[in-house]
Amino acid sequence: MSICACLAYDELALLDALAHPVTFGAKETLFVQGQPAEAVYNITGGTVRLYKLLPDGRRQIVGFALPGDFLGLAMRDAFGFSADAIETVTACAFPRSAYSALVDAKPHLLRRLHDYATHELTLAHEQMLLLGRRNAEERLVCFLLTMRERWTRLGRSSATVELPMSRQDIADFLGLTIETVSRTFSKLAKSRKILIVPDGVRLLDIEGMTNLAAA
Amino acid sequence: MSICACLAYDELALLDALAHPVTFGAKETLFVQGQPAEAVYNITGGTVRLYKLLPDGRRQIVGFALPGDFLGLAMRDAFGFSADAIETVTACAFPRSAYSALVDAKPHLLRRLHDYATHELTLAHEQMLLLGRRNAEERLVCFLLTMRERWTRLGRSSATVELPMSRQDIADFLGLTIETVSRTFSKLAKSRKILIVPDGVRLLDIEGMTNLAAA
DNA sequence: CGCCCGCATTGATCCGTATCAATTACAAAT
DNA sequence: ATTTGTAATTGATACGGATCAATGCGGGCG
Repeated sequence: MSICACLAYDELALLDALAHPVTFGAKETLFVQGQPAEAVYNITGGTVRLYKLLPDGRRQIVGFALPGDFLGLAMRDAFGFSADAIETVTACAFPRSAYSALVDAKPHLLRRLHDYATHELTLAHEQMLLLGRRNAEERLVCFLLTMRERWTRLGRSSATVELPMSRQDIADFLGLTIETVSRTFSKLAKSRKILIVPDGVRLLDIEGMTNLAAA
Repeated sequence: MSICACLAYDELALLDALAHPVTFGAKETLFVQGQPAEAVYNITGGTVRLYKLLPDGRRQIVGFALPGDFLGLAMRDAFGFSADAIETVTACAFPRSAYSALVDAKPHLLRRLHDYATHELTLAHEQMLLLGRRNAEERLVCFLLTMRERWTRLGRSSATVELPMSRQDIADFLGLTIETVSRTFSKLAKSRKILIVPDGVRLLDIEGMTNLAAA
């Protein structure tokens, strides 16, 4: 799904000319919901959490952005969610005006972005099913399998799934509390489906977990 | 958000040439999840429910499509969800190949479609927040206010909100059971926030409901 | 080395929604 | 008019996950 993969060399050069590299330290904010969207980001390193807040403090994480992911496509004027770095994050920032002009000038880049947005929408539908109809164990298993696939696609180890985000982040992504997430991790570990390791888990019974996720 | 609003007359004519009108009776299926996506639809009348199923029968409705809405954008090859008509539905169907060619030929139509997809993604994020973090009453109130706004935007009466879908459909959209939805309707009626009428509700305390939805 | 301090785990109890079970309300069919 | 079928409402109870509370664990720092 990489946007850049479809671009010719001269177009890549154009993109490079527009982009400027940025770095955010752990817990630093990339942007907050409602703020005018002045840039689009392509993550090149680290993990970002994307979330919406209710006035009373309830939080829903709508996604985690990993290297290769785009941020800031899904808004016209203002950001629809907040984003902050979980670990140190590097990214390419494109000023919105330049980005917009480039997109208008390069239809097949737009086509690529549209396909990307469409893919995101499909993932969002899957997450609605998870949040509306799955129980705690199914939610966590789906999450772990999805993260495994994403890291694999990025060429990282697949034996152990890295989890740079906190338990609280996972809870807010899955619509659960931190205690329920912790208990469910323990339950999966006790039934030998996973092994909890520092900063991640090792999946011991992928078939069993896949069945759980499907059913 | 109508796609067609941005098209010049000659382009509208092009679209017309590609489209053929179709009708679906109540409860008829437009397409099912996994089936190869051979067409794109623009709804012109009636209401469609879009949903995903788990193997054990649990259902999550990911959206209701009203007149003006597009279906079939969010997939490359196969439909990512199923769709069926709630009441009699009329639509324009575009063969996928012709649609694809037109999009490639008309960049600003593509731009429009991309904006539409992006808007859908924003709605999906809002729905994640609802499913992950809101209680039953908040969910129903949000739903009613959203439906009110959508009908209003379509130029229909705003005093009474039409609800063509069943209680079960509403439950499966909000991640609740039919009993909880029914009880919550009764609760809102008892507290004089709504008046339940045949095939819809009248909103009596929009301010109070808006506060509930915000908090 | 030992003391925090934030995060994670585990336990006990509570509560909101699910589940199970009638009952009611219509509308269509006979 | 009576039957039948489907959707909605209402009530009683159960249960999964939330909440409240305590303990454990590891890392940084004095």
